[in-house]
Amino acid sequence: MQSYENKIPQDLEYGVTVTMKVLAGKWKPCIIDCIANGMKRPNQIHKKIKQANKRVVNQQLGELYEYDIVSKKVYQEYPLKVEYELTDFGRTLLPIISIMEEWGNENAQKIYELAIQRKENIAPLEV
Amino acid sequence: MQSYENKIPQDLEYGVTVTMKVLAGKWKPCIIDCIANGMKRPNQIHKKIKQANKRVVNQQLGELYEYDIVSKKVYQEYPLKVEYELTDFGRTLLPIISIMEEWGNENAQKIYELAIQRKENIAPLEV
DNA sequence: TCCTTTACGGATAATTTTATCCCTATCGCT
DNA sequence: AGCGATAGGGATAAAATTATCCGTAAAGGA
Repeated sequence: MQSYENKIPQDLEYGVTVTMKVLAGKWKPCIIDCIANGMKRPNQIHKKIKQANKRVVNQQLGELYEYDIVSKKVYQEYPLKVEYELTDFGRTLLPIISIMEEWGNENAQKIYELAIQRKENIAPLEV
Repeated sequence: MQSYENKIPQDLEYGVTVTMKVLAGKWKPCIIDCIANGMKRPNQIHKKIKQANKRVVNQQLGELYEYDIVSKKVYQEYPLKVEYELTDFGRTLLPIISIMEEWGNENAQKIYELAIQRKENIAPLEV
């Protein structure tokens, strides 16, 4: 997230805040989900989340790495091969992500409609 | 979040994204937590999350309201009295928040240290 | 030699979110 | 009339995040 020095001190008083610190980022939970599902290579991840900007996905991968959520292995082959995996620590996030995934799937329609009501700019739901 | 028209269409493809849409916001999970714990009045909430800017808390309360997470009751007394409560829908978020709270509390120290290593600007943990 | 594939990141712009400041309104009390 | 307590929001600045563009590197193959 911060590739620059941030100015306002962040608060880690609340448990939720701590978790949010790790999970917040437009694609982080998706990235974790991808990796958990065996898509280890950056390429695969980019293809899966094609709405996402590569640069951003890379940044967020970097942060996940620095927060010990994913590990990174570089193979010295060519073309280059890199593999990310969840660390043990990272795996402890899985229950959270899966419950979020579940809640989101159950309520996607409702949230979508409320968002439309608010005239938000939402990409149409795929069929 | 958006009090203006947003330009980049948001994606609700993934369950997690949907959930994030509802939960993302610097203080939203905290606000929900407060309300769940009986702090119904804005005043109480502001006092509890005193690091948070009032204006922002109000904004986020407003969004939670528009997403049917909280309900709002205005009493015509003076001084004014307002009470927020979780809706049934809002209550379905509680398991998510509580698991996040738990994870965060367990790992606060570790995340804190990693953040310091990254030279992030973190408010010192209270004792 | 040029093109492809893979992975990555600098520089910068654009967008979105948060922070700051200060004003409104209402009633009861002094 | 002036003040306190309550809840809220307009206008705008600042900060943080995400998007866009394009360049690097390295080996193999046409």
